[in-house]
Amino acid sequence: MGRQPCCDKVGLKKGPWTAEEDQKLVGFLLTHGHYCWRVVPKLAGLLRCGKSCRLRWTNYLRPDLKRGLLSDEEQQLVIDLHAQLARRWSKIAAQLPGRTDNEIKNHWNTHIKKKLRKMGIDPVTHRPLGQEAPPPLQHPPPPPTATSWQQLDGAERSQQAEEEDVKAVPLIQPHEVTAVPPTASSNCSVSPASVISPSCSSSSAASGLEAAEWPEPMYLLGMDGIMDVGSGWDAGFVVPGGLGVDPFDHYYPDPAGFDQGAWP
DNA sequence: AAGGATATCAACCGCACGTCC
DNA sequence: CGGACGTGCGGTTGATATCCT
Repeated sequence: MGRQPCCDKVGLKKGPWTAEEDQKLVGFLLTHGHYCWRVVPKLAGLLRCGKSCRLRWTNYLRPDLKRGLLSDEEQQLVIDLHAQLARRWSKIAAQLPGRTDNEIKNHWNTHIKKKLRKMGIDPVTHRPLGQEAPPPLQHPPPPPTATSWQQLDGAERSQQAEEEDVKAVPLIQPHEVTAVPPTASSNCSVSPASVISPSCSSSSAASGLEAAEWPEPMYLLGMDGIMDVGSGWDAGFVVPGGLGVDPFDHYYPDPAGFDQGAWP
């Protein structure tokens, strides 16, 4: 019935994003934020659907993303959380600042799953392979075998001390997992004041943005034309509209530099 | 060195959910 | 209350990179 597609698919580009597209999207979002993803590509001059833009931003362009492989600690946390939450990747990602659900999902499917199997652990049930699986998440699953990950190829687990650290971390209970940092807004997309706040991501992961860095593409894209990074993040964030903001704590669209009439 | 197999991950798809009117 | 709409989520695909023979 008639659910309108998220976008008019005719004439829209698909597939890998080009540097130019990234630049357009980042430039637009940094200047204006996203009030409504549907109109972002139009206003940004992109032949993409809003969904595609959102995904690109969330999974790749967001300033607070960490890049690179998950650390041992992160992997252990993913395993623990997966034991509790199953494939609720967004919830899992919410516990790993700077990581996206997509990234974690991919990492799980390509790395962790394999390693657990190798160890004789069922990646779905977190029990030894061959054992009957309990009904999925009807009851809280048994505490994940914190040791299991460390037993995994010993070479990969760096230090015993590290292992102890991991064990020392209390497991997050499901009711705790749902707790979202106060800055996060599950429906932030309609709130201009929360535009682009990293907490406004699907992962809500980056409420603590202490180690935030621009992802590689930012550097590669020559963002000079979009922003003046100046003396660094501490100096604030300057966008063409003359708006100085802390990119990770506060970002507000610049009404002055924006064609208000363009919004619906 | 070349070709095939496998691994990785960015991106897409479609459904679910929440909100608004 | 129900439908329309926007967004989030999880599963899947496909292009590219890397490894192996």
